[in-house]
Order: sequence, then C-alpha cells, then structure tokens
Amino acid sequence: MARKTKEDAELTRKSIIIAAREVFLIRGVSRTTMEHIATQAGVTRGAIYWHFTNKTEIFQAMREQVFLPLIDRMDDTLLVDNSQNPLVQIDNFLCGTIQLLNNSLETRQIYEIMMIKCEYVIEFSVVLQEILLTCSGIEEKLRFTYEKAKEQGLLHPSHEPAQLAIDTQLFFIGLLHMWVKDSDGNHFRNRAIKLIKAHMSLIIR
Amino acid sequence: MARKTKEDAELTRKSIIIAAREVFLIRGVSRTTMEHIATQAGVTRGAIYWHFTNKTEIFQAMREQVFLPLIDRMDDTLLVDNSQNPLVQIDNFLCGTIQLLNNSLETRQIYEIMMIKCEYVIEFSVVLQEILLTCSGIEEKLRFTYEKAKEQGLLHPSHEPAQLAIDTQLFFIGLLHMWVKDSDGNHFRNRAIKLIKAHMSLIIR
DNA sequence: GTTTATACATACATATACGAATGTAAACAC
DNA sequence: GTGTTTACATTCGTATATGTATGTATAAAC
Repeated sequence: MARKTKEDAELTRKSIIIAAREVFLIRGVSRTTMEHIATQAGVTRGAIYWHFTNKTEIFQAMREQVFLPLIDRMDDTLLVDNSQNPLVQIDNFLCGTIQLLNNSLETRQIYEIMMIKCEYVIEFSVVLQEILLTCSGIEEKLRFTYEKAKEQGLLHPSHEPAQLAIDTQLFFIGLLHMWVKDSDGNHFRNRAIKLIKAHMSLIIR
Repeated sequence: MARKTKEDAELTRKSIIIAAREVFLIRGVSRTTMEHIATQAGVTRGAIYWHFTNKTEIFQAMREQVFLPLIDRMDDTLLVDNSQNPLVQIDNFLCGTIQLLNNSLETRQIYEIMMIKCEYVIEFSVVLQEILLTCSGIEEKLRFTYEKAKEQGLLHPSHEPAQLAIDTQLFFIGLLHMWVKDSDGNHFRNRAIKLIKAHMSLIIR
C-alpha cells in the first residue's frame, strides 16, 4: 500500500527468499508459482517482481546463502588452520558439514531443495556448472590436505593423495545425497558421523 | 483416426514412453506437458490419456525399464556367481553399471532424468521410498559379498564388511551423481572405471 | 515544501495446461 | 455381417500462470 523505508524493503526481500525456500521444499521449484511465494511471504506478486525478475533469480539468491559459507568454512578448516593433523582436518570438515545440516534448518532445507526439489534444465545449467566447479575446488583442497598427510607419513605408502581425495569426495557426495533423501533418519542421518569416522579409518595407515 | 490392432496399440504405448523420456530429459519432468509428449510421439493427448492416467504413471513406466534390470544384474553379479573372487565380483558389478551407462543411451537418459530432471515432491515420494529400499538392498548384497571376502582372508583384519559395504555404496552413489552431472565427461565420465579401481585398491589387503 | 523516485498493490492481457466429454472408424467377438 | 468394444482424435470448459502496465502512498532528495 505504502512505500516502506529501505530497511523495510530489505526485510520484505529477505522474507520473500524465506517464503520461497519454504514453498520450494514442499512443492518443488518448478511447481512453485510466484503467487505461492507471495502468499507465503504475505505480499503480492507485485512485491516479488519488484525485487526479483523471475523465479530463477530467487533460487539463486537462496542458494548463495549456503554455498558461499560452505566455501569459506572449507577454506578455514582445510587450508588456513595448519596446526592440526591433516586427517583430523578432513574429518572435522566432513563432520562439521553434517553438524551444520543438523543444526541449521535453513541449510538443511536449501540442500534438500537443491538436491531433490529442483530440475536442472537449461536455465539452471549455470547452477550445475557452479556445482561442478565447487566440487573441483573441494577435490583440490582435499588433495592438498592429503598431500600434507602423506608428507607427515600418516598414509599407507601405496595410497596416493589424488586418489584419496576423489574417493573421499565421492563418498561424501553420496553421503549428503542419502542424508537428504533419508528423512526418517534411520538409514543415514543418525549414522552419518559414524560413517565418516569409518571412512577415515579406512585411510589412516 | 482409426482403431489399431493390439500390437499397434502396444507400439504407440511404447513410443509414448520413449517420447516422454526424450522430453523429460530436455525440459525436466515438471515442465513437460502431456502436449509435449504427444507431439514428440506423433500422437495426440487423447492417445496418452488412453494409455496412462497421468504423467506420474508414464514416469513410473519409464523408471521400471531400468530399475528392474539393475536389481537383476546386481543379483547375478554379486549373489549367484560364486566362482570368482568376491572383490572382483564387486568390481565387476560397479564397472558393469558404468559400462551399461556408457553403452545404453536409454539407461543413461533415464538415470539423468531420475537424478537431476525430477523433483521428488509428495506424489513422487513413493519413488523416493523405492530408491531408499533399493539402496538398502545394494548395501546388504555388498555386505554379503564383503563377508565372503573376509572369510577368504582378502580383507585387512581391521576392516569390517558392514563398514566397507556402506563406504563402497556411498562412493558409488556419489560417482553416479557426478557421472550424470558431468556431461562434458572430463571430470568423472572418462575416469569412472579408474576411480572404481582406485576405490577397490583401498580395500584389498 | 515541493518534487521525485521508490516500494509496492492492483488490474489486465495473454498463454498454456488439464481433464473430461464426445466423436469415430476400424478391430474383434459372435 | 452385425454389434460391441477398442484405440485413439477432436473439442470444450475451466483453471492457472506469467509478465506487464498502471495506480498510489510515502520516503527521501533538494
């Protein structure tokens, strides 16, 4: 009805992203309409079209809220902090991600949306490329850390850091996918930390 | 225009499933309309509604074409044939799946649809349950085979079959997901067999 | 204090999708 | 060879989604 202050406008922008997340989760991204999001956010479609040009832009805004912190945390855990045992660093990174999913509803929901509530068709191919790029980054950082471990003699001599990095990465991608799908929690969610420990135990010398 | 023979009707039914697969792949399941499928199949929506009640039913029909053979092949490779080294059996099963994806366009496309071109909302929750169930089955059969390997002294003494089974399963789920996403082929598709060998080499004594 | 740009709400035009109803010609049962 | 059912095509009514255009009250700029 009336114009809001800039602060208020920013609040409605954020409430639109939150509403989109809630509706995406239930209806899936494709089946969610602007009207659904508007109703959930308590605004009209006009407000949404003011802040975003289309649904894809809302999706991207939502996605950045979890992906940028992920990269940061990965850098902090694997690259910056050199005081610890490299294998413990990797363990910490993996377990930290699971704990983040456990603790943060927002993160949990966005992961679920990105993995099983979104169809990666042409207009989302950018997102797919970014995911692949992020994975390349993870692989590289894991390899870097496994190389440190090898230098310190923590690995079995026949194990190559590059191989271990991909193996750990694929294990973790699989774990995340099953973690998300396993909404009951009995198959993977409750056992995730244990599974990570088991995976790491396969690698130590 | 005219009524067809039963054989012809079965052909159009199959052509509808093929058309659906092709359109699902490009547009995603949600954004695909009955009209899209009909046009692709060279029939009208009337024909589709005669053979299927809705889109979900087409999706299920398509899905069964790859999932039932998967189970069969898994049973054949891991359970029935006992002549080989159990670790080779597992290796064969994993590599066989990758080779199937390489050789069969149909299988490849259906996997891609199921993994990144479909939103698992309520009406698809049945599918999600089936996927979890299939995964449980895979885990069990892997464990069974790793137990054979342990009995034959092929494993490191500290490695438990149950742990190895889940680790291999999660590794493979991750690999399949990245295989599908990596349409260029440079990151995972061309390296898949090598990655499997590397994974198995982590496990042998 | 007036002007202007902002932050929306409302209204409209267009397009698309669905499911059902109906039509129809040929296959099949007898 | 007639009747019935099948395997569709065609048509129709309705609902829903999108993007844009327009209206409007107020915050902010001056």
